[in-house]
Amino acid sequence: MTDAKSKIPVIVLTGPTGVGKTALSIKLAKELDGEIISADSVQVYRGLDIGSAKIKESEKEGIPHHLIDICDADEEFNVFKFKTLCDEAIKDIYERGHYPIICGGTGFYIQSVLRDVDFKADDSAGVVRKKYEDLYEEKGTDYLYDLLIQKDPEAATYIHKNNVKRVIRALEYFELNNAPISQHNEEQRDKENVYDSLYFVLTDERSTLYDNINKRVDKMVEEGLMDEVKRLMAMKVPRSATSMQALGYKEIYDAFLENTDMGEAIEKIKLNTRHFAKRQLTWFRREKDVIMIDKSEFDHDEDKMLQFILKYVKGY
RNA sequence: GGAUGGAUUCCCGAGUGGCCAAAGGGGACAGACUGUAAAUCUGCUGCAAAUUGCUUCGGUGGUUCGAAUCCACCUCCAUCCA
Repeated sequence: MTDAKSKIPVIVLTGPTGVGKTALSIKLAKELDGEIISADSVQVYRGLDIGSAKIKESEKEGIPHHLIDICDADEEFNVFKFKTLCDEAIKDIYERGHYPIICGGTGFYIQSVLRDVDFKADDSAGVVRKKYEDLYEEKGTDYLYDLLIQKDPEAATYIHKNNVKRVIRALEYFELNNAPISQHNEEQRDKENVYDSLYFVLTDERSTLYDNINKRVDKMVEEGLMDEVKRLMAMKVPRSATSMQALGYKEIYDAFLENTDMGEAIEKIKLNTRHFAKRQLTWFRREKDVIMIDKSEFDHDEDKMLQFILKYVKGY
């Protein structure tokens, strides 16, 4: 048992898209003299503002925000980069005497920090991955999966053969590190939390959540989502860029590209976003030691939720 | 008023006498996830129980050993003619 006092305290405030994490995070930061680190895989990109529901300068109310607008739309960002930058940010905030608050909906990113996942060798050039991607194009699913069975049979038992991206990653890992990813994952799994963290998940009734999502998408359209995508396209951000896989962007991008009905594209954004929220919920339900905050049980009163959170924080 | 086409499980949509609780898709729901994660992938979807039983394909009534599939009438919808 490690002494909790020796670890840096961190608060995580997350939940599915559109629950209202941002508003609550500001209140919390004010209360604790904290600073916010965004754990959002899309808000890291400059120029993706409306579609990512990025917090506006006026909404920050003076609270410093980190890891927002840190790369260009045609750059690649990933967990490994996030984990590195987030650790730095936490340390920096803490040393300056403030409370680090991680707020955002990318569960995978949060996990990488809390469990201190070691992502091993760097492959910035991406040549190995490219090689397997080409191989997939050429030979197909079965061929790639057979390759995995040969190199890392253990991984093949839990990676579905249709999940090409994960099959490729496992193959890539094997080639880069000369060891099976299954073994690496096992080693990482039970690592101890390096931070003294409190993990809060904001939720609401499913129907309310879905309702909010639909409304929010309509609002994004009103605020100029189409123009934002047009601007990105004019800047020659390729459709294949990681940033363009984001909800709201890919659908509009395609509609422009293929000249299809914009109304349909908007409906598709709503649907895909609802699906996404559902997946987030699945993820958070599975995470260990999370404290659920169901808004419907707090009369949707933010101050009540804030008090609830502060009760846990007092222990420090 | 007449002619024709149609009505299928939450939705769309196949099925034209037994192999049909009924293809396929969508949605809903559930799940996986350790360098693309707002990504990628999987499962499940009439009801109840041990390989079984029960209720279902607009309604009613028939034909048949047996019907979502055939016949009659009825209701509603679509298109066309008046």
